[in-house]
Amino acid sequence: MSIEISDAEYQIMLAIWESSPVNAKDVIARLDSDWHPKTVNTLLGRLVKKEALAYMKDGRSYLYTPLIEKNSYIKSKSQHFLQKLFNGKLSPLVANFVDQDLVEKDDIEALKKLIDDWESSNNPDGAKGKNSDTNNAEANTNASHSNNK
Amino acid sequence: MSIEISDAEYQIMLAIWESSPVNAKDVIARLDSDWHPKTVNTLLGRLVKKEALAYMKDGRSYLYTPLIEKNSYIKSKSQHFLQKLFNGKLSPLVANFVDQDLVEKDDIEALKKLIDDWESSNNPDGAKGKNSDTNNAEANTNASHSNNK
DNA sequence: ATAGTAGGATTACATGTGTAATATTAAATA
DNA sequence: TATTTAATATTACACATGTAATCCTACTAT
Repeated sequence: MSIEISDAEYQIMLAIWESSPVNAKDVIARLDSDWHPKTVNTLLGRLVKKEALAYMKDGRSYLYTPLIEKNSYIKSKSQHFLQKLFNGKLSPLVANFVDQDLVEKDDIEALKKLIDDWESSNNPDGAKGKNSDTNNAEANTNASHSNNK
Repeated sequence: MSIEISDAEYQIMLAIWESSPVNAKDVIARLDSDWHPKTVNTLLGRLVKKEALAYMKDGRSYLYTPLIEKNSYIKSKSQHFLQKLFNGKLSPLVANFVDQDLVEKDDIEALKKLIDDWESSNNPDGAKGKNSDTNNAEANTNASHSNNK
């Protein structure tokens, strides 16, 4: 259904999402220069053909504009990924990361906030459950953790 | 550098991870039958060539055994995915799912528990318990028929 | 005006992937 | 034993992908 964007193409899209419209030269400049210009050119062409990018003439070159939003793309990808590897369930994925020590203090804080938000919107009647205090309890502890990867 | 397993191949791996060693016939049986046997055959061959599977003769046919663990594979995939789409940060991904209403009550409960666990092991001040490891990812496990012998 | 050049268009080419069909062979059966 | 057949091995084939090289043409500098 949705447009399929390969890994290499995705890098190009990222450069274009940064700001657009943008011409090939600038896209190349944004890409940390391990990209051969000809390769970028090919990829731009493919993205246009796939209708992931629109392009319009600008003097001797073209200006490219994304036809798909970064957010929608990421959302759809995330969903597919979670479906494929975790049967659509979020918590096993998170468990996985915790297990690998890939979670940092600020992730935890952000997660708490997300949980809180979720509970407020899915449980508007006030019954907030045990999370309400957890939220404040750890308010701002300075991180002193050591995460090595 | 890890072995690359395609989407179709992954489905085969799932069937084999269910229990092994297993012969082609049983793998086919486990796959919800939209798979042509010949296709499965090809994929098994490719997986053997990639050294994702070992095989040993068993009478007229072969028995296949995974050479890579489901958990390791999932972990490595998850990491790549998160790196590519979310710069390695977990919370934006979760935010994404919350945003899409793809999070359910039990996810929230699981998340809370994970947070607790993380805090116990990374922030011993608040000493709750102190188990170091979280549980593993338990993903796609949808058994259908089982022909065991 | 001519030649060099910046840029896009076209072509290339070796894998990888999905999806099988065909060929071969060893085992089961008549 | 001769034949059918279940299983594997080999071959096929179009499209995707990474990675460019070459071709063509309008523009620029002499």
